[in-house]
Amino acid sequence: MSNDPPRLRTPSPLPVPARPYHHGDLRAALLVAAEQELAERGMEGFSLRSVAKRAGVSHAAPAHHFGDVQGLLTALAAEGFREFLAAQAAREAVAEADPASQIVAAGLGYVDFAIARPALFRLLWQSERPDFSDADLGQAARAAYQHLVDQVMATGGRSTADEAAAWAISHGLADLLAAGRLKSMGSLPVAARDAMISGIIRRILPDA
Amino acid sequence: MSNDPPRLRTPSPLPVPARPYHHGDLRAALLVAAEQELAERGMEGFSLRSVAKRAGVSHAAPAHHFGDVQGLLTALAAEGFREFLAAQAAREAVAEADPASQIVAAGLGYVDFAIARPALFRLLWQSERPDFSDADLGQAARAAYQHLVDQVMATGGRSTADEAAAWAISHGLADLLAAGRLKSMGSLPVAARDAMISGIIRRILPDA
DNA sequence: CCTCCTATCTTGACAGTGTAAGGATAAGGG
DNA sequence: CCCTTATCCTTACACTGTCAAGATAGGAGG
Repeated sequence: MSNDPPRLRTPSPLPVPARPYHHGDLRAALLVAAEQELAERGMEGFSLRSVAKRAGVSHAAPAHHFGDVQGLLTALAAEGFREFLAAQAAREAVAEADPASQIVAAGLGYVDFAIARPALFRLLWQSERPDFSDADLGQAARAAYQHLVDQVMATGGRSTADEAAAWAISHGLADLLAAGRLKSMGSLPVAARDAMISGIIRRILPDA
Repeated sequence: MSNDPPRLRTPSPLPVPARPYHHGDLRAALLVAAEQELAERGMEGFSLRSVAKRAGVSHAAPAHHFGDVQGLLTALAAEGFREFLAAQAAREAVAEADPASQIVAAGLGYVDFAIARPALFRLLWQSERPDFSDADLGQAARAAYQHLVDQVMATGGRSTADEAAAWAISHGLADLLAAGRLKSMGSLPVAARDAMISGIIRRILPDA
């Protein structure tokens, strides 16, 4: 039982241990594992020990890189906000250059992100677990907000209402779609859904 | 140590035990305690044992009434949806009778509820813990949705887009305000805030 | 009044969780 | 070559949800 059956010698000169003591890039691996965990078990079933197991390390290994579970989720949220902005930028890059089209594109990106990664979306907007007073997370979140404000300004919006309206319509659509509500709209082909979202967002823009 | 120091006899003929073995209306008390727990510690810090302690019973007492923690949260969500609808009805009762005013009133009630009871609002819309296949909860949730559809119909809306737009704008405003985002708007006096919300919702209604 | 049945609540146990403390292991610089 | 540092593991503890078994009341029927 203690010796393996004889096998052809593997090319590797040393019997490389299954898991080297040092992971190499555990921090990044834990962030990936954490988002998987979040996607599969949801925010409420999230377990730090399970994340560690996913990454192939002991349950206490994350502590050194993130402190506690809040630290891990804070780092994940910061990264999430950056990718959230990237999703908007991707839509803006292929849209018309006029301010209205740009803000519609941002809204489409907003929704794209929520549908593609609903668990991460919820971590950003509906969770109380990340530490939003953290410097890195705060900066990432502020950048996302500032992007919205800039766009509303560019469309000619001046009031608090214009800003709130643009934000709320994108956010409401994204949240409802991410949660699987709005079934009649969520089951549409992507092109039709995009067109519908664009039309709705345009209703809300400040009158030209 | 085993006998108390002599005290004046209390007026009560029998030394009434601090906690009678049977609570009397534990089910209702647990629902109240659960919402308090939710409001104070958030969905992520929610603890069934803590709820039981709040109600003054042992940690396993809730099991008989709700089965497990999911059962408790399911019942709380069902009750929440009914009060959510009641918040909308309260606004509708004091609004003009025309369909547009009614749908605006419903939106104001939507936001009222989210601001007054943000933890409960999140349980309804962003949690995965309640069992939405439960009969009672499903009926309550469907009633809330049906109310919206009826209102959109009454305003002349026919398309999926009209329905989605009306829902999303109320939901987006409510969610952002409940989460404490939209600070510039959340810090407004109530009357001004209501006026702003009304104006935003009216932008989205199907053109008359 | 007495008995029994049922609903209600408690106690005790177990596996799983997050976190802290201390030890093991590698990597690199002196 | 040694020693420092970063990284990861093991162990332990308090807390959580759930289950099983027992204790307690209330009420229905004799």
